[in-house]
Amino acid sequence: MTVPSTPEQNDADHPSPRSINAGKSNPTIYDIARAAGVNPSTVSRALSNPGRVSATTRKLVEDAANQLNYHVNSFARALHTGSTNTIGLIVADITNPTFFDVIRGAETTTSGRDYTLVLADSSESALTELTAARRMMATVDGLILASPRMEDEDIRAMASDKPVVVINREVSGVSCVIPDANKGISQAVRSLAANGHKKLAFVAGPPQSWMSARRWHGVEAACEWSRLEALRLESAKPTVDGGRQMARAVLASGATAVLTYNDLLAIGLMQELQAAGVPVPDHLSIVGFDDIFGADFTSPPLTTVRSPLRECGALAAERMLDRLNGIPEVIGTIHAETELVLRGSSGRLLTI
Amino acid sequence: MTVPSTPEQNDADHPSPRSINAGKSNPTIYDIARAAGVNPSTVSRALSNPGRVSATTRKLVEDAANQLNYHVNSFARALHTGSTNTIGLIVADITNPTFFDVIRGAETTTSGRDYTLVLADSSESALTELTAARRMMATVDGLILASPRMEDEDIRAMASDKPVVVINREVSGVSCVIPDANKGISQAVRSLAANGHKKLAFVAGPPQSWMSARRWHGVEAACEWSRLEALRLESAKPTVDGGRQMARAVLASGATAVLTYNDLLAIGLMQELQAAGVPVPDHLSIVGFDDIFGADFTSPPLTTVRSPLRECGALAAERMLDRLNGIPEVIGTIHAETELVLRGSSGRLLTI
DNA sequence: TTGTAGGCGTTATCAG
DNA sequence: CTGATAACGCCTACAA
Repeated sequence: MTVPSTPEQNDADHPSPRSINAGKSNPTIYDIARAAGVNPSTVSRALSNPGRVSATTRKLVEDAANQLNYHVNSFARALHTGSTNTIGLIVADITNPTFFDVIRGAETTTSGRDYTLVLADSSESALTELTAARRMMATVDGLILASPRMEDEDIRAMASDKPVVVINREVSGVSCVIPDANKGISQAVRSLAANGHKKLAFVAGPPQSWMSARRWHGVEAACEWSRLEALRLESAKPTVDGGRQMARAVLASGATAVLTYNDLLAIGLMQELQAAGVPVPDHLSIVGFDDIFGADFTSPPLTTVRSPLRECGALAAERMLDRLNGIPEVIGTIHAETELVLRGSSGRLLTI
Repeated sequence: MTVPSTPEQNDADHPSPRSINAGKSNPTIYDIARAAGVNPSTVSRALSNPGRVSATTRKLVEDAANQLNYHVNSFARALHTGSTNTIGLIVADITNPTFFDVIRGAETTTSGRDYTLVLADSSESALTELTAARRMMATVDGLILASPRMEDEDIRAMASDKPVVVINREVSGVSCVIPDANKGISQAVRSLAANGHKKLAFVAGPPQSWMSARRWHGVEAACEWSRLEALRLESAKPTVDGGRQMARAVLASGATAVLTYNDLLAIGLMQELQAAGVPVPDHLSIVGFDDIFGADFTSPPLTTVRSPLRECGALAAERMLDRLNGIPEVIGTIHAETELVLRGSSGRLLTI
């Protein structure tokens, strides 16, 4: 009862009137002030603004703080300063492996700079997204939107309130980070052309997808350049299952090479084709997009255009943090480069 | 300089004195009070405690709030109430696909109950984890630890402060949610025995892993029951690469069936074996563990013991939220069942 | 049912 | 360099 042996013990010694900090509540700067024999405001300064206080009293305060196991109450701080060292990340679909890497990238750089990451998922719904975004805006210093589904207007509205960075979509007037599909697509198409292919099918993603449209344009351009015939096939869903369902259409199209909107489609397509006895890549070359986790688990492993998702997450977070730390905002789009990852699912066409 | 054309411009127009809410700061209950012609405290009640206020004034207040686009300042609220509607999730390695599902599960149930999820990663380091945990404890209502690396003591210490739920590990005195390997393992071993296998190799995970030890015990027990010989092989790393490196040892062991600590090992092992010309499952059956994303991308698709990671995340979050909402804590372990997912990588042994 | 007043823990301003 | 003191926005006895 007398000698405190562990720091966990509450030092309910002198049951002085008023703010008996004995309870379970955390120590405050007042407690430290009393312990160190200085004024609370001095404690605040010593702790958050060292340099504006004498070395001796600072030491005094710091010791007292450690001894009492003090931690700032960030709410109280936030109440006054308005900033929380927290940034929000909303992804369109937490179920989609594409976003895992984005999350990783963002988490790594935020935590590396001592910020906290708050995560939410919009389930591909503009409304859910808007709700989540609004809720977050209240508690967060800035917001990163990965493949947002809401209107440009809404995004700009949020951006006028707090820093916003958008990944995977271009919204004018807002900082954006997007993978630039062109380089990777050119490489893919050139590789295919070099292997004797003449006709390429692009399996598109969701009609509303900004990215899908963009990738198709890239394919068209690259094919024209390489003198390949390009045709576009519409998929029902950008999933493995959706890919399976495309097998017939792909076969019917007469194309000898396929580039898909994403890896999931490519994997499903390959599975179905192989089940039907079509050798890959001997009779049909398949190239995916993104290089998601598991893209190399297939046999043959999937050739794909790597989208630097992780880097995008990291870049977005960096832009965000830079801006929060006073570096003036750079409005506009950063392009992260894509590149072809040549694996086994594409190659020379064998004459049948 | 005169006409703002983009929303990014700061509207520092009339530097009017005092709380003219025209600035950029958010409306407060005072603003609403003024607009509705009532007292701020009434606004507070109307908004957070409807029922203790007349229906008419409540309507009045709500309308004013909507019109001003009011949102509570959760810091101010937290400062007073101590709770933030936020829960923290720390995963051992955000790079490991195993945790994706945990994150999903947790995110889904938290956001479904209007809580916010804060995410951090410990990079498999006890120290990093402790730091992250401490930082979070300050701002969060409760903490979920997925495969924590810190000492039991530390975990219990945090648990004595705020609600803590642990996933994938058992810590006495703390709520835990872990997949119960036994059922799935029994199913796997029985299936293997039924297919004529006599000798099973278990490829273990990291030596310190609580889970790896547990799984090995399950394997031993099940093999004894099914009269299979069980032997244990140590892997260097629980990754695809680590799996590749195990191919020789597996072959040398004389086992005809392999159960691995996780899917990554199984996939690597299978790749290497196939590259060496060993037919799977005809000469060797391979069974993984977890059923991570991509486990069915391989050919043959991987037979595996499914670990309900997503469910674990969800369960942990539910326990957490229940407890935060007054339902008394249930200390102890919840076991989520595992089950065998029979796919193509295991089967009858073909006589050579 | 509604208004008044004080406090939650920090930071920031202003004197000393 | 340090001490008082007023916000920050909300909640909650207590009083009307």
